[in-house]
Amino acid sequence: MLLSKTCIYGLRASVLLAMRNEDQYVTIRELSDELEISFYFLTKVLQHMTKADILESYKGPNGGVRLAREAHEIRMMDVVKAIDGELSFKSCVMGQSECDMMNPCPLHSKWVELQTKMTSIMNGTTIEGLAKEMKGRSVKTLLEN
Amino acid sequence: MLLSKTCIYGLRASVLLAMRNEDQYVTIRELSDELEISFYFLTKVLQHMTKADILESYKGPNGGVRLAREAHEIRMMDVVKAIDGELSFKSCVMGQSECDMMNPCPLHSKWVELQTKMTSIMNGTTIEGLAKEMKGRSVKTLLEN
DNA sequence: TTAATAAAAGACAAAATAGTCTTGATTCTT
DNA sequence: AAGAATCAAGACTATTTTGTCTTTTATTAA
Ligand code: SF4
Ligand code: SF4
Repeated sequence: MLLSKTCIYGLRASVLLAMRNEDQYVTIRELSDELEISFYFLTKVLQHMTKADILESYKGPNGGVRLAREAHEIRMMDVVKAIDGELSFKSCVMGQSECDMMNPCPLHSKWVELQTKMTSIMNGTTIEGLAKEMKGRSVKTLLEN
Repeated sequence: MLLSKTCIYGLRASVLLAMRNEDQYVTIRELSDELEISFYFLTKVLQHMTKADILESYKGPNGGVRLAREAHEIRMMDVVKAIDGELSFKSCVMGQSECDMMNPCPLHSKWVELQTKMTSIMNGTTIEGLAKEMKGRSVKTLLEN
């Protein structure tokens, strides 16, 4: 599995926010209901995204969360980095941490290809892009389960 | 992380066995010492591989494990399937289980590309291939850590 | 100013993964 | 036959990830 569940939840929530295309705050309860994710857990996930300036939050009545930037300015990569961390893409696809790059393992070049492909997908895909493709579908369809 | 640690340990052990290029059994203790993996844990991992007919084991003095087939007949994929299970490659790269394929999510086609690439790497790489490239290096280099 | 609303923060619980150890079953050597 | 070597199997522990709940803080509205 490439992305953690945390990460997938974050993506789905941001796509849902983008689909609404409103400036108003949406409560996390509303998001968790629609996505059928645990409210408590989603709250945690979105806190990361708020800290990473992908979302803005507001407390109190009529409060909630909303995208901090235009949906077309938020790349999938931004969400992934905000949640799984900067490192998750600098390190080996296999999850290894320290390797002697002067003497890489026999799989290195192939893994790098994979990594490159994945990176380019995530950089080339914006939340807006995902949201557009989702129009007319249930949001559950985005990385459901 | 794409592969579990279990899986990586299994790969490393089988490459080490292939590098020895002997017909004799090698004790798990020897393998775990050289790979610097917990002996107990490696034992578990290799048990899976023995059940999957990738390794043969023999008890008692001069016993141990050895490759059940020629190293060039064992694909990386065989090891991965034996340990992480058949399903780990039929399912979504994202780790999702059930999706409506008539109505896939916006990322599906791109994930499939990734999956295809990964599958072809694993099918196209044999234990012998890895072992040859490792000659003259420390086996620790294969997916070290 | 008080009560209600909603996120933030932190404590707690459950599940999945990784790792350790003990006992039992074979096989060899003497 | 006895004892040592070695894998098999299962119980047990530790860590990480995922999920739940409670308390605190900020904000609005009456
Ligand atoms: S050398 Fe191998 S283990 Fe190290 S980063 Fe490259 S692919 Fe990963
Ligand atoms: S539709 Fe999306 S979630 Fe489902 S298998 Fe394809 S990529 Fe994975």
